[in-house]
Amino acid sequence: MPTETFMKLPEEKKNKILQAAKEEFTRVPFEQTSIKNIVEGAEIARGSFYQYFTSKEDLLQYMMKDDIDNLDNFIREKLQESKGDIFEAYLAIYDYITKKAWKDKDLQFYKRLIENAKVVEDESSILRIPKDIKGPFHKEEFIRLIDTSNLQIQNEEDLHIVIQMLYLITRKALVNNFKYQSTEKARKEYLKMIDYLKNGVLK
Amino acid sequence: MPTETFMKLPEEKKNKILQAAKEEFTRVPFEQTSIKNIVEGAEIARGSFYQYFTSKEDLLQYMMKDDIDNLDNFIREKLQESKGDIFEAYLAIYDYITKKAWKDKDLQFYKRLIENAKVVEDESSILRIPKDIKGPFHKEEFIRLIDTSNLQIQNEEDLHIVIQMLYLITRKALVNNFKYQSTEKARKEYLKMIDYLKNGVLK
DNA sequence: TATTATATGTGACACAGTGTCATTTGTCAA
DNA sequence: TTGACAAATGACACTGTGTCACATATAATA
Repeated sequence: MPTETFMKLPEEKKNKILQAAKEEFTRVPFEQTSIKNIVEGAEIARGSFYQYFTSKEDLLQYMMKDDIDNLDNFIREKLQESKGDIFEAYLAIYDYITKKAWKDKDLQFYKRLIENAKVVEDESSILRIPKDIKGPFHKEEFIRLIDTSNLQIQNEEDLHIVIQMLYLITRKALVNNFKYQSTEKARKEYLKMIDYLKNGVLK
Repeated sequence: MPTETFMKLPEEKKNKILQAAKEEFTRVPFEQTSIKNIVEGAEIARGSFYQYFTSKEDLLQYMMKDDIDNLDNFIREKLQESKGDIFEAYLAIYDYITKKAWKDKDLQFYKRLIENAKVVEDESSILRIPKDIKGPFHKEEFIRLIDTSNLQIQNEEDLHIVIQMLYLITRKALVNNFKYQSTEKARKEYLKMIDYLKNGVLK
């Protein structure tokens, strides 16, 4: 999280920094971004950056915060609407993200965000995704909202495995969505993947 | 691939370079490794490195080549043995890799390799995994060996989706295998994931 | 053997980026 | 108007990069 100092900055200056950061995070994958480019773009002194943020990671996480919060609320709603249907909720999330990325004209930026959310979350990961946003549904709060009555799930352990699988295919589908020209193709494939997971590949 | 010059080097010198490289690639995730450390470890001049390899990526890919080739042969065998059962073959691959990593006492090194094999393979990926090793089974040769008669697969497209899903969960299971203390836990989870994919999560 | 190509090895060099810190500049209350 | 605290700054010491002119082998030729 940014420092108090950053928060107290005039809106205009904050925006200039955030804008420069967005440009840099859009330009190349996270590992290749540089603080140098951000401070030059924002026209602030190098030292100032460190007065506001502890690192690139810190800044990016802050920039993602609103989206994460909105997504959390969205998930909560959807799970209630669908009476705990996890597949339906995941599809809604997928649509929510793709639609939002499109609307905001920040396609490339969102593409990078999805890429940055590494599958390998461990201590060595460059971009340390905070626990509560590593994947939707890994939150205790949401897990309790899921209806498992018509699923082949015996215990909490099983549920986590299913969530993990859903997370993997959703992330993959999102990556493909940004990769393919056609939005339709990625969505069609995603639906197929969900179908396989629900009903199985075997005849 | 390395240059002719590197290939002609005395075995001893080559090994020293490869050994130093292995240490560096074991130490930290790929993005954080440095050529500096490798040349210092191998006691060669900085310029020499560039006489042998074009980049870190080049070197790492060369180091992986044997393993990839062995794996290819192993897959071919397994697919024939199992008469085209893709699930059985994938499980065999999983066991092959985990066993090999354990035997070679290169656990940490293999852990890094699996991490490096990004799910996001595109032009912006730092470690450009060559097409033929991006995931087992994506090769045409293998796809033809798969028996789809008792699978709910209508066309080539569907098969690719199933392969993609199997690849995702296998990679995840491998990551977990290196992450958890217990090898058993990761394998158990993997079996469960395969089971869900085969028979579905719905009751 | 001496001479000349050719291949290989080398480290200094110019760059790009990092995080820090002593110093300067700005702000506001007494 | 002074003093005290907050904020901004950029030079500094590092670490790392890829290149290139030059040094040193190795082999081929006269």
